[in-house]
Amino acid sequence: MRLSASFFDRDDVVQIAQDLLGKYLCTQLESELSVGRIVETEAYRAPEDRASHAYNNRLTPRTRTMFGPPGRAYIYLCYGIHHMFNFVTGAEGTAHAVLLRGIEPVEGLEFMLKRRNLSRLGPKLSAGPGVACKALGLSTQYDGISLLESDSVVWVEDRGDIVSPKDIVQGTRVGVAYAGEDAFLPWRFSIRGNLYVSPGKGLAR
DNA sequence: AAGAGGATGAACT
DNA sequence: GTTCATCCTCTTG
Repeated sequence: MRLSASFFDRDDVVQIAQDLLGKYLCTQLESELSVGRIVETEAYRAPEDRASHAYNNRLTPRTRTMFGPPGRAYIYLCYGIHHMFNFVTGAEGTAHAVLLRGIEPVEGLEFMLKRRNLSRLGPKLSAGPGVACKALGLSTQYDGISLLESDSVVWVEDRGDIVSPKDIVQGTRVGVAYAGEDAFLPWRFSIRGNLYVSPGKGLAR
């Protein structure tokens, strides 16, 4: 079943990042259904989190989506090349978000492989925020799209997977060295041992 | 108006 | 391990 507003409309974005593990992110774009099991996430908590684009409630054209209602996609361009997908969470006005960092391909493998220009399955397909986004066909053109409507072309499903806390690896977020002390917050989560967890290393103390 | 830098990934050596 | 592609966003002036 599809996740509804109540799942995203919670203040504890760090908990939501964990709860998203084992859920299924689905896209139906140009009649091509693609489904990936979420295996890696990171939480970004505005306004206090210096790693967040919305640190100190910085409201700009780019970050606007994060201040909107929960259950939408915040998608931005990174390094001029890579599109990054986030789940907007928390009440409208709070700019919390969860970054998607890795999916295990489940359905529509042929579409994902085609989008990535690959012929075989493996981590290169969708382990990493940029490549996971690309595999699912997502880009900044979908920034702000709702995941909650019955006719949404991007949505999240709970297929009954139970991810035990002991199977969740917790670590520091990747690529946020600019965030000072907040770079050490243990807000990266992944499913232990999964092939589609990105190799990126967070900072160690 | 200009410049710096980024929630990365791929292709190198 | 290193380099660099590539462009948008934000800050500063």
